[in-house]
Amino acid sequence: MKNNRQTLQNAQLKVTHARQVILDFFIAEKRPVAADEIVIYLEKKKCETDKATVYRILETFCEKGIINKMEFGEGKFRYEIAGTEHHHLVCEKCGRIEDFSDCNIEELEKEIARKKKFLVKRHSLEFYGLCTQCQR
Amino acid sequence: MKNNRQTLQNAQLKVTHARQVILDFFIAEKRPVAADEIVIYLEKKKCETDKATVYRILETFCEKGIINKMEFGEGKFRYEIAGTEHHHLVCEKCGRIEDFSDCNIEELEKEIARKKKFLVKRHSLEFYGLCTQCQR
DNA sequence: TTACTTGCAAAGGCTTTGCATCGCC
DNA sequence: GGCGATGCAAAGCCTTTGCAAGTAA
Repeated sequence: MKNNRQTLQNAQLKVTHARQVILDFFIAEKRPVAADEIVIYLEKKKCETDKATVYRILETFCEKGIINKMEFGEGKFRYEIAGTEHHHLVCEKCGRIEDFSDCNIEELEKEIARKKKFLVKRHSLEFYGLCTQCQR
Repeated sequence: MKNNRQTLQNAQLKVTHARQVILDFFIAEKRPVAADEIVIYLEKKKCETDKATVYRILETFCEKGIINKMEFGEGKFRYEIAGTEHHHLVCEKCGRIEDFSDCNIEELEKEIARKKKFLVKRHSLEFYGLCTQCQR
């Protein structure tokens, strides 16, 4: 929690209860969470917060690079703590999302810069299929 | 247009005016289009169609594998004619979407199967950055 | 104090659904 | 004729916005 305070201060953000609890949640979960999950978590933690505020905090955290915004074809966004860049394996049956590192597509990015003169800033790579459980 | 009729019939779909015009549009555009673009196009073509119908046609086309559904962080879906699998370069400034083939990540998929025992069925790979125009 | 943050209510954008009617095969 | 497709209206989600009140620094 002390650590969270520091993180927020470093980002030049005022330390509020909601922000601290949400940051806690992201650090604990280490997975892409949706806005409604956060609202529910806040309720559990007796830190009820309006969803408008949650969305505003999410936006702020994104701007400060504390979290990343992403989507998995669900028609809504998910957010994950930044820092450990990786990709995701999305199970099409149960919705479980696993992490996967080492994508190693720098080569591809160079090729794109060369062939298309497109300046790549970031990429998004998701694999869809069946997780171990759901293959049975 | 004759060709479209055949495509629809092969998919066991009734040949309606809206379906033909929408299929035309996908074939002509060869790019990911959003639902509202389709509604506007249909108006232009004097084939005004309710958006509910457009969404239902899009869903049907997806189920039949005629088009693919995808997203680019816009908070809405886009759809593209199936067949020529490729990835996209999304300009963060002007929103332009270019194609890019040859992603060559079969190796990565094998690695995922081995390491994670996850059965990869498809993947989604998008690059975000600046297109040639917007780099100036 | 003062600028930033929040709550509440409302609206906005995209997408889906129910139901009666229409039209392709 | 029958089943599937469409139009219309409404609702459902997710997300954003305006404004007044609250609060961290």
